Amino acid sequence: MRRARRTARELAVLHPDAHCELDFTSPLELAVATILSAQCTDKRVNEVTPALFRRYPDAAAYAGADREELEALIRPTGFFRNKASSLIGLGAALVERHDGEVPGRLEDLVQLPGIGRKTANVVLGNAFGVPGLTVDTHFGRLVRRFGWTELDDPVKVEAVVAELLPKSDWTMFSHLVIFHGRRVCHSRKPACGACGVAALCPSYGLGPTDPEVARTLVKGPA
DNA sequence: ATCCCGAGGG
DNA sequence: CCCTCTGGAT
Repeated sequence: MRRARRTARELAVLHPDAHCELDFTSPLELAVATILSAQCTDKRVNEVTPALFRRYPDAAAYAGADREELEALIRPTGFFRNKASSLIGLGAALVERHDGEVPGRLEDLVQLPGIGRKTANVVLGNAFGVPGLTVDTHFGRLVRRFGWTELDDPVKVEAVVAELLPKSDWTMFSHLVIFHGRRVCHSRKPACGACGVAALCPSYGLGPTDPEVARTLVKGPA
C-alpha cells in the first residue's frame, strides 16, 4: 500500500516540529515519564517530573522510596497507586537485574514492572535510537481512520504498520500520528476540514469539513 | 474483560 | 453528566 508511505511523508511536512514531548535527560527519566503518561496528558506529566527526578535521581532511589511520599508526587497523573508500585518495582528490578541501568533491548524492557510493549518502544526510540512503533490510543485511532487496518489489538496494529513503513520511519511516524491526533484528528470531533492528509483518508467527513468550523476546533474560538 | 484514577473539555 | 488523555497488570 503506497498510500501509507505517502501519508507518512505528508504528515512529516505538516508537522515538522513533531517530537517526543515528555521532558527527560536520561533513559531512566524517560522510562519513568512514559509510565506516568498512561491515560494522562504529557503536559501534566511534565508538571510533576521535575520534583520527582530531583527526589529520585537513580534506580536505587525508586527502589527505596517511601510509597506515600512517591504517591503524593505523582498523584495528579492519575492511577497513582499503580504507577507508584510500578516505579518502586522498576527501581528494584533495575538494581537487581541490570546494575541499576535501563536496558536497551525490547525483550529486557518488557520484563520490567510497569513497562509494556508501547512504553518499551518509546524508550527504545527516544533514548536509544532503536526504531519502534508506539501504538497508543492516538496511534491506533488514526491508523484505523486511515483505513490501514480494522484491527484493535495494539500488537496486531503494530505488525500491520511495520509491514507498510520502512523501519527508518517508525519512530518519527509514531511522533507524527500522535501529534496529528492531538492537534487535528481528535478522538471525539476530528477537524477534517483542517486536515492536511484528508485527501488520503477514507474517513474524511467523519468530523466537521468546513475549514472555518474546523479552525475553531483546532485553535479555539477567536 | 476489568480495574486503576486525576483533571479538563463539552 | 459523559468522554478522553502517549497503558499495564490481573
